[in-house]
Amino acid sequence: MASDKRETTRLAQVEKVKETARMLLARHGPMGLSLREVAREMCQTSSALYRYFHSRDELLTALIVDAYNDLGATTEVAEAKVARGNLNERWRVTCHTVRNWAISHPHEYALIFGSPIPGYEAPQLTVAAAARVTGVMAGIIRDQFSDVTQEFSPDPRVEEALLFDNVEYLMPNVPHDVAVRSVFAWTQIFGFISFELFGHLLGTVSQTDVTYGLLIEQTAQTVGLVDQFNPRT
Amino acid sequence: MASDKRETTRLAQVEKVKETARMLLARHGPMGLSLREVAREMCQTSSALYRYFHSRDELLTALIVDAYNDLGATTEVAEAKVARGNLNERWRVTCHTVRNWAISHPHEYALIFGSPIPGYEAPQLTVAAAARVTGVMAGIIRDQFSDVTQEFSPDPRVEEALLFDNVEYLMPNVPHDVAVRSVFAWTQIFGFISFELFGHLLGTVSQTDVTYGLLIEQTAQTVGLVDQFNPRT
DNA sequence: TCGGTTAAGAGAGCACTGCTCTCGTTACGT
DNA sequence: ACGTAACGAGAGCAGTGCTCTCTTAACCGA
Repeated sequence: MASDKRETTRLAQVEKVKETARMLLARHGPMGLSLREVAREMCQTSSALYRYFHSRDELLTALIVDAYNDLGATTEVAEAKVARGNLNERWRVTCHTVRNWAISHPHEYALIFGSPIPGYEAPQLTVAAAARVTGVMAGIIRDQFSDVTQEFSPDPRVEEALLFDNVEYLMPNVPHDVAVRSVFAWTQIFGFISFELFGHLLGTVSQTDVTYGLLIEQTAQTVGLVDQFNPRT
Repeated sequence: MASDKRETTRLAQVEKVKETARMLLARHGPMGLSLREVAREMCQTSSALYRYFHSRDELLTALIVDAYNDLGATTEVAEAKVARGNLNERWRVTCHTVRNWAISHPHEYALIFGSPIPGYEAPQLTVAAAARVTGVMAGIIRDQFSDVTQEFSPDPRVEEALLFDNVEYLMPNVPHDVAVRSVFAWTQIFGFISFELFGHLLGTVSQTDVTYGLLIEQTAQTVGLVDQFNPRT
């Protein structure tokens, strides 16, 4: 069962479809992505593509998952190159990698972090892929508090704000107020990148590179990474 | 020239088209907005609509401008009701109004702050309308420093980050580091709202109301509004 | 090596879209 | 009261997503 050769050629074809789709995505944007044009580009009939994707939305969803994974993998390898102890540099590299990826893949970024385009479904599939970037960021913050076994005095409003299960899994030992501020830093970084890519910064910030550098510093403080080299070890 | 009756009936018709389009926008999203369906809903032919909008994108652009203005006007009136001296409350009300508008107009919010959907043009038309919310926020920060005539010692990187002309116009007397941090707060607020509306917060933050309240407090600090009542007056 | 199964692709076709064009008709302004 | 000009209908073109049928080719087990 699960014959070998047929499966591999099929996967290759699926990949080929996605690749041409990605190319046309960069050319016309998510709105203009046409299954017929993809087929035309591959010198095939549109109906042939339906052997691999049940609908246009399913193809788009696949592209979304791929984009999440690409961003996640890129960030993971970039962050892994930094010495574990240098938390500040790990944070800096992570944030810069995310933005650089966004700038070099604007349409795929828009596909992920823009308005949810298909009928607002398929969250389950994308969740695992989407969690990878978040995981890298959370890892840095987690390491900052790995050796701390303090019990922090809880602020009731902070406790109310979080979904506990996930926080305990993603950020054990991290004080909950830091965890909440991490969410803030998270939305801040992607908010800035989105504003930049979507043109909302146009009349306001010109040197976005410099500004983003300052933003990273602030988020590092927000998140608890105070000094250049981890002062807690 | 510019005959009266014809102009008014025309404007009324334009408004009617936009209204039905807004209705269908809420039903099917920006992607699914069909000119023919709008016409069908109005018991007219699709070709008739081309008397009022040269293309589907032009209709979408009009909806974008309207959305900007609606959000701007809503925020303006809400903020205007707060006593001028209570800067913290003005900030709080403004931020809450923006989020409430976003939640009650999700599709229009996505139209504005999601990925730029039409061929990524028409920025000029939308700029004025888009500046209204920004203006309210900037006004609060401006008032915080209105009576201060200090000259602040400039950080060279901060100076490099800003587009000076606009800052001097939007935030005179405001220290430039505060201005930069205001941009951060700005992107943070809309980043959070976007993440919430677009579903990126789903596995992480459950009580978004509470979390957003904490976020507002932090942005107020970020922006220089330290105490409950303006301590500088 | 051969036959059977099954996946791949072509092609026609349906309902829909944005948009253009032509052609009556109506209603407004002079 | 009349001529002009805006309006709307209808047909039509090229394109879309998607379904269906039918043919071809390739693989797999014997």
